[in-house]
Amino acid sequence: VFSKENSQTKAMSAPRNARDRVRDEVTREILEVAAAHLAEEGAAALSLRSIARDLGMVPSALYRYFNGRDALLSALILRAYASLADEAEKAADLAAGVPEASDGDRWTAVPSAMREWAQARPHEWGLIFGSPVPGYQAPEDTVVPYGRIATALARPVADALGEGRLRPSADEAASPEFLAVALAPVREGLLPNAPLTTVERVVQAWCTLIGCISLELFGHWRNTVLDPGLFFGQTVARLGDEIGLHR
Amino acid sequence: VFSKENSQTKAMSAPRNARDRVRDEVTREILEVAAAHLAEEGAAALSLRSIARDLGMVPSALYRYFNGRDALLSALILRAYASLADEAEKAADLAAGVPEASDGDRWTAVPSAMREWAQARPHEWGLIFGSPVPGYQAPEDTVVPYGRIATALARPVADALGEGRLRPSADEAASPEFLAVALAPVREGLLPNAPLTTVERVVQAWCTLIGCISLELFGHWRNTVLDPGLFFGQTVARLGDEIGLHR
DNA sequence: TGTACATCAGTGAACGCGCGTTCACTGATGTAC
DNA sequence: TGTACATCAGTGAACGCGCGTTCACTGATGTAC
Repeated sequence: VFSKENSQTKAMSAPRNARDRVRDEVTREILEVAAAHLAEEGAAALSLRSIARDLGMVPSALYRYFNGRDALLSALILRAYASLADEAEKAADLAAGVPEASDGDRWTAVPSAMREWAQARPHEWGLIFGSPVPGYQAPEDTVVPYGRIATALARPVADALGEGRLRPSADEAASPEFLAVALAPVREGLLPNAPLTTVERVVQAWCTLIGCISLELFGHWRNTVLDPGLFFGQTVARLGDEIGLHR
Repeated sequence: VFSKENSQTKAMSAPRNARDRVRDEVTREILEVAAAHLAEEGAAALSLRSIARDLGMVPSALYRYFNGRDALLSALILRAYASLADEAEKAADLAAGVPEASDGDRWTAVPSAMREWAQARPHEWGLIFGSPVPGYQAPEDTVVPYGRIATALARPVADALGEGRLRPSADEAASPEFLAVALAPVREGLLPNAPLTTVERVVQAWCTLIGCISLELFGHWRNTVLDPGLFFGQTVARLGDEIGLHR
């Protein structure tokens, strides 16, 4: 089960000879075609045969690259995570590099990037945040890219906090003690030394973001929110306010 | 395409003779078995043949009741909507009937009911709020139950507002004018005469709720939020605060 | 109340489909000496 | 540099599978007179 994946990752990391180089290229082509199918038909309709057809290969040839459909789908999930994480980090970096931007402006960057990414690839968003495809629950490897996204989002908050620019919240004591335990991983991983209410609000902002993007993407704004982009912007701005970032 | 569904709804509404009564019963049985399969295997794995097998019928017999797989799945989606809406309304009614409850307490009722409903039937939650099953986008009929859920959620807010108990928010002017247009349907439908910030906050609360429940349900709290129930409660309470409900 | 006909639930066989996966194979590319 | 062998990508045929859907049918239930 794992031998192919091992050789695959090995080949991916250090292509030495022509054979290995061509293998990487074909692997990439397969993933690209698969992603295209995913984008058009969704995960359920993904089939090895149709991918092989599009590549001008015979179905069984794909088994040189992936141990069957499950492995391919897992690779696609990982690819989606990595792509979103890249986009989030890029946006965070870019925002951090603008000296005249306020903390509030910087806060906006990652959510907007996430929304745009999602709109460009709704099915990949669904792969990450939609109902899990039965049998293909997220592999352990998604922990790292998931953390990258969260880190990128929290970065403006962490920076503002570290540099003493975070507006103290009025209700420091509003979070019960035991919440600290429940949110310890986030505090330690993303916002060291932050007040508990800040941690809490950031995680809540995460919920709001994911909910907002998903609701829009999955068609729930019909007859409800007439201008999704406007509403999203307003929501993100307010979240930044509530966290205590200066406009 | 629609003849069967017509006869179905007709029979459902007014069963006259024994034949019609038995038809309703079988229809219900089919839906129940289908829902059970859905709960165990997910929407993708739903098959007419396996449902028929469980019912001791021959696959083609199902066509007396539903025009094929698509129609069955649509019925299941509607059923899920209706069930969630029922639950939400029940919770709202119950909360409204407790005289000593605060507005904040009442506000908590529907979100908690939704979360419990979702946890009992993750796949049905996914049918409503997860990635749309390709080809089975929500029928027009989902508008009504969707509205019922929203109404139930907003009810404590509308009541508090109507009875002058809503704490006025500090930032009345924080919402731009054009947001009023984008949120007009909600304001008119759920919160007539409410300040725009209230409408805005309620819709945001909706995002947060859906996001929070989905993230928990779809397995994204691993290594992040160690006590999902606690966090959910805290989040809902804070949302009520921010809307301006008294504890 | 009894008969003649219409309606309709459910049967059983059959259709064609696309799927994932296996296997022995061919021929090209790489490696060791 | 040249030969002998190992590695590996891709072929082509075949497997068995469960699926949705159709169709002509049987027999029971309901309806009209």
